[in-house]
Amino acid sequence: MNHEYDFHTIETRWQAAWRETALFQANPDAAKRFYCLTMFPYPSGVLHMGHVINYTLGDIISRYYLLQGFNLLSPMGWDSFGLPAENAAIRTGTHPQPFTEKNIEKMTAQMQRAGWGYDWTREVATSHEDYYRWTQWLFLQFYKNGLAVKKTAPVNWCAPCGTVLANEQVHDGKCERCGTIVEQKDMSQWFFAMRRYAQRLLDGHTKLRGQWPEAVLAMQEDWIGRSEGARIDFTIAETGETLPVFTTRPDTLFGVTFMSLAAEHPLVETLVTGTPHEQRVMAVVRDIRRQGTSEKDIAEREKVGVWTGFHVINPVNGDTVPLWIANFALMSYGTGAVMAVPAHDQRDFEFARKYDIPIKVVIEPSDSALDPATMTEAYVAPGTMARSGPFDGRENREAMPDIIQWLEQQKIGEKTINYRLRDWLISRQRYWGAPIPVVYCDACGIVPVPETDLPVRLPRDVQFKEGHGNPLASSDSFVHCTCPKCGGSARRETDTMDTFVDSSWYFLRYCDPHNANAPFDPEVLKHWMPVDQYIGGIEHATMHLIYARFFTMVLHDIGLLDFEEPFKRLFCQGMVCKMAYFCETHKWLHESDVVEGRREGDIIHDGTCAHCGKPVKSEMTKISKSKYNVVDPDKMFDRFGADTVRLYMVSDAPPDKMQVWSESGIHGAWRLLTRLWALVLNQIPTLAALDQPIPATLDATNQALRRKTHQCVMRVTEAIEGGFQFNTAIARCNELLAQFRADAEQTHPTVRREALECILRVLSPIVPHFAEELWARLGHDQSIFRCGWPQADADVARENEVEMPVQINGKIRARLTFPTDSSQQTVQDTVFANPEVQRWLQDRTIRKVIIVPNKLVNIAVS
RNA sequence: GCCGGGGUGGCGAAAUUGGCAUACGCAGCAGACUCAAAAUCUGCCGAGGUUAAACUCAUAGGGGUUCGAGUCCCCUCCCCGGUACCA
Repeated sequence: MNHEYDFHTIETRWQAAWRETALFQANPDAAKRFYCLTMFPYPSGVLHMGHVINYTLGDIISRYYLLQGFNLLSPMGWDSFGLPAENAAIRTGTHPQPFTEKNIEKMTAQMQRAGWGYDWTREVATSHEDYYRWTQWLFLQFYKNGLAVKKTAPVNWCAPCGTVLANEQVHDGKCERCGTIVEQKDMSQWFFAMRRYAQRLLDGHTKLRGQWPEAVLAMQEDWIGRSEGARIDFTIAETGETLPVFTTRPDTLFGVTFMSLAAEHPLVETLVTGTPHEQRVMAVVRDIRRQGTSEKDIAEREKVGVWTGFHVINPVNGDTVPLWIANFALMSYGTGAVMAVPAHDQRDFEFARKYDIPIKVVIEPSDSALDPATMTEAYVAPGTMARSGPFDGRENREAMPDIIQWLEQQKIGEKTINYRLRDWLISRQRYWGAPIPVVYCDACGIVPVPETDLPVRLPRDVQFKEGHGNPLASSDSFVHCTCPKCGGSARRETDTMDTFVDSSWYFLRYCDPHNANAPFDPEVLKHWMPVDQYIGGIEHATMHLIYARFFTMVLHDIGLLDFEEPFKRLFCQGMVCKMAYFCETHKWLHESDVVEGRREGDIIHDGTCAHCGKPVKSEMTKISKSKYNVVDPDKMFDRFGADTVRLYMVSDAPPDKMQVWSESGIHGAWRLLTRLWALVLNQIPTLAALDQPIPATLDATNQALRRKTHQCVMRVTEAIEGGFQFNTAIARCNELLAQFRADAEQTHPTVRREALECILRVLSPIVPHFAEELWARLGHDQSIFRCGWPQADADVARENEVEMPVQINGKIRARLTFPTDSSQQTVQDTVFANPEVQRWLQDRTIRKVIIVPNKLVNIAVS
């Protein structure tokens, strides 16, 4: 038998064995189930380190619950619609379909190689007809229930991507995919009415709190952006039209001195057209609408506006104040009109100062009076209401509910809750996505495709060419169709759905992947859903994770699901980082282009650029091609094997933190495996036979090793159950190994076997091939994953002696050993009899003696 | 600015949630084996102090609660992530 740690042979052998014995095939009949889900990838064709950490964590959890006797569902699939395949098609003139299939094949092989166990019989790909027909079917259910609506709205347009984007896909005013600044365009597009679910999405957090990372919940809360306030109806003085505003500060209503309107507000054009103000106003409006929306633009932008020539009447006091257009008023929030109270709002204050608009103080601080002429900033703190009619003298925050009630009585406003969350824009002007299943008929208008006609297939007779827009629009066979309602000629919708629609229900399809009559059987879902553990990147906090929750709620409401939250527990892994080097002239440098530096481990200090000799800056940052600090998982599998890579991924730091990739780090993981390998093989001839029981009486050394073994099992179990603390689990194994090395020769062959087997069993989820191989060599003929998780015996694990430090005034002055659970009296007597302790107590008065059982003694003296 | 998470040796990090700070690993140092190197094994490894010990100091900084604080409370500083004309 080979004594080398030949990971290539070992890993291939066990991967084949798991496949043949269908280790990861889910069994829908068993009672105790565990659904472990990792975020399915876009099939780019290559695994990156982000996948490796994500799927390794998923696999460790999967195998752990498998060992704990759960009936496991661990599926994998492909988020296979999307831009990269289409862009590649444009570049090479080929169809995205074969390109995608080839990538799926490549990545499947890489995944097998990593040893991740999946039930491949449940594999799904969102670009397959038997998947996207159900994406389309679900769209129709949304449509039927009034939740898929077509409307004209200002949308985010990304020119290089040639498509519109959802609000969630615009980060800092830029396209999430390509980084280009997006433009605002008015277009008629399909939306899912997510805004209606804003409160539900927020309420659901109660169930998730403690089970999801706080950061994700906080990001979603910010994104949903609930704010409480009032709608108040102003009137346009010249026309009598009603102009509602939303405000969170109805207590400042008596301080309104002007009104700000968004440049996109529909009233703007209707009011000013044909008036002497038209040209002047529209010039400013056009100007404002051209302004960017990135963080930098906004920060540097000055407050600008223009008077419309009109006025509004404040309903509470009849004041007539000017109606302005201001660049800080947003059409997409509230009503697009803002009542301006310069005395108590910083933006309004700056605007009023700039355009010389009066300032009226209605909230007075308790210590001093405010003078509008000398104020340098808005007063936003609490205070006493003034010049506010019936509310004079009231504390503003305390009066708020009464003010709103009063507005309601006067019928000029009402309590309102406003949300920042917008409806989800799902139309994409791209080919490689699920076609939106509707047709446009001149006679009947928008007509949904009948469910029996699904799928609406992507046509193959299309050309992929740069700058030709959506290839679907140029496919005659696709566009021309007959109206399902009247049979007349009609036009098919050529927009496809955002790929986030595909990924909003894939976890449901996994439960019933071959269903040809429905997206899934609700009865089957009752067994598997909701997902017990979801693992993925935090970058999806306000995208995928909010969409999937929304989808699940809608499907619940239309009677397809009996739960509202899809993911019980969520874990977000940290980024995998590595040092990257930057030269001012030559930008990001490959490590080999950094010269003359001082090398410390993997890090080069004070290096210079090989091209120009300038000093190089270093930065610990996410692994990426553009920064030349990539690590190729395949190369690592070649050099060290999958088990070493897996072990390294979790051995150094808690996995929700940033993971630093370093050569010396992976070397450490490699060392643990090779040393353990050699140790076990050397021990095999000295171990007891498999069925030999541990003797009833053992000497102290044997008891100590058994104690350590059982403590190891207990603490590893706690570390995993306590939340992905694999780094401490591995530390416990190292401790047991150290003791084993020290005492092995004096221990009983059965005790020795128990110790080594326990280490292999608790490590097996992390290094599965390695553990299987040694398990087999230890004489077992059944897979280690079919033998269950080791059970720790609390009696064996129990320490029979404890060393207790004795503190005098909190400082340790002695250490005494006691039998575990000694009585307080015994401890106290022994401590006071101790000469070392007595020395410290001489000439002092004892004020208090604290004895914490099995922990420590503290004597307070004066 | 606001929200969330952090700050512990040269480095990655532990600390049973108020009870022995620095487990485990990496790097380093010394020794063993070797002709030599690698690998492996053994030991040391927070700072000051001392021949050695005693002892003192130390969990970003300052204050507080407590017999006892890395952990709880208040203030300040710094780092990371998210977000932002949101009325």
